[in-house]
Amino acid sequence: MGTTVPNTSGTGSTGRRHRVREEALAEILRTGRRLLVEEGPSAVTLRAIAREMGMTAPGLYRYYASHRDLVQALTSHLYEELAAALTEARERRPAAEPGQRLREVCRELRHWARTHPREFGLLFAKPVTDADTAPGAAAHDPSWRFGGVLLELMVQLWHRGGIRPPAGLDPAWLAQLEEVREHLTGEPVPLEILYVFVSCWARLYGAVAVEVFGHLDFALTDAEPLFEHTLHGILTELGEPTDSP
Amino acid sequence: MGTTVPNTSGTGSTGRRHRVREEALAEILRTGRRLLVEEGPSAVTLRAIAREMGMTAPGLYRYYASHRDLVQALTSHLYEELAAALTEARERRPAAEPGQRLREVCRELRHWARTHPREFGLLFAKPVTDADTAPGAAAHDPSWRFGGVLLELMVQLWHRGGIRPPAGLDPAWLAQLEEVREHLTGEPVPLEILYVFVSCWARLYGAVAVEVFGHLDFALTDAEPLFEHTLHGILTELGEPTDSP
DNA sequence: TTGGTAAAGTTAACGCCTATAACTTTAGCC
DNA sequence: GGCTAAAGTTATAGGCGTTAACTTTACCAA
Repeated sequence: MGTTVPNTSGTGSTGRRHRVREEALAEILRTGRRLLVEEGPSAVTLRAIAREMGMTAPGLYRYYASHRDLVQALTSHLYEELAAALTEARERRPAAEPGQRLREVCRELRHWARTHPREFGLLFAKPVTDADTAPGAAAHDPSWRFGGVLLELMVQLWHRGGIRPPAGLDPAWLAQLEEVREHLTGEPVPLEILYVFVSCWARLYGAVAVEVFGHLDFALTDAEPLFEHTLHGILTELGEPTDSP
Repeated sequence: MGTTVPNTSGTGSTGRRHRVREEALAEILRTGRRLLVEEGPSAVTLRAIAREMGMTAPGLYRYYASHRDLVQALTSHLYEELAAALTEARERRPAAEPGQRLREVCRELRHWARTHPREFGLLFAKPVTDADTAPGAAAHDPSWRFGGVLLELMVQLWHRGGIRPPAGLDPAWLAQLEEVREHLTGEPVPLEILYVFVSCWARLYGAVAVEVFGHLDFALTDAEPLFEHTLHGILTELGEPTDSP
């Protein structure tokens, strides 16, 4: 390989070099996001980003190998931000019981989606993911930092014994879940919990996506009642007592 | 205006002219769809369609005013196709009770989505719909030909008295629903039915979208158990007795 | 039958985009 | 202070939507 390896550690001037590069990377993502938010996903182009940064498009290839890679980096960043928001919501009332905390986390998901519709669209409206999400290649995936927040709380609910998963689960499904069990959390989650987790996630996703993607614009100007109704259903499915929908 | 108005009716040679034009319009959509299915949404370009048809891109402007219009026409066409598939599923067993027919329709929705993932993505993964879906501008919209199929069956279920909508509905939501009530079906649907309709649609959408968009690839290779579980939950919410999930 | 006319389709061009190649400048390191 | 690699440049190729100006085609009416 090359004779000189970049001095990534240390405080020398290479450290500065490294820092400048990191700052450039951050500015690219910052600019890309601003374009996404202000003008939509189709405005996130290499040329536009470079233009905003006062440079030319080919220069960006020093930082990302392709436009696709850049958008993917932006996507990962947004997943982490969402995960942080959910975590923050979970920690809002640390003493509360898991059901209450889960409720807060779900509400935060909706809130984040509503206040960041373009970002939510980028993350969750992916038309047929063309590749590379093979079963088992989970948790490392940044897209599961946020899913873990939900799962953890469900595990806690399970510890309290509240969850009564339905009997007679499909054996084929259980076999599939087993395969990814330990990828998601440290401790051995019972398969039934993963079952309700996936089910509840689909339900939560449906309620939020349907609202944010505008599928209900024909009927509703405020989808909060729908969401609370859904949330009530989810918590009921988790064996959690809730107030009226 | 012009002195000669195209002879749209009649069997004269203008009728032939008209027929040729219709055929061209159909071929454009056919070609666009083939590109969508085989190479994804980004491949549906004016130039590619024209190329496949043995002509040049500007010629297409004789048929559609813009690329956006063309894609929108394709979208409408797909909505109608989906509506036809759901209707066909509904009529599969005309004598069955509404609950069974609704189940068939839901399964057909999933089946269509799985066998036409690119089309489903085009219809339902729309990132923030940039405009023009104002509340009340419903039923004429082709996107509600298929929703009507679901709603009609729910109305029938209501006639049988099976649906027990939750009490204490949010008044704000009821007021919103009232506004679109008669747009959707001929008869006066009680608002509570619209309530459960929207709720069930969100749930159904979540289950199907989560599967087709690949959000479950990390965990599942076969999402059918999840779907049947969801379907069970939906029918239960509609007060319909079902077999085990 | 023949001319007028409007539709259908063409080429040429503009400005946007991703991406590559070849070049210049800059800045760290020995 | 010179070597070297990174950062950023211009130039270029090819694809895209879209418009303008042109040619061809086919209908219809005098």
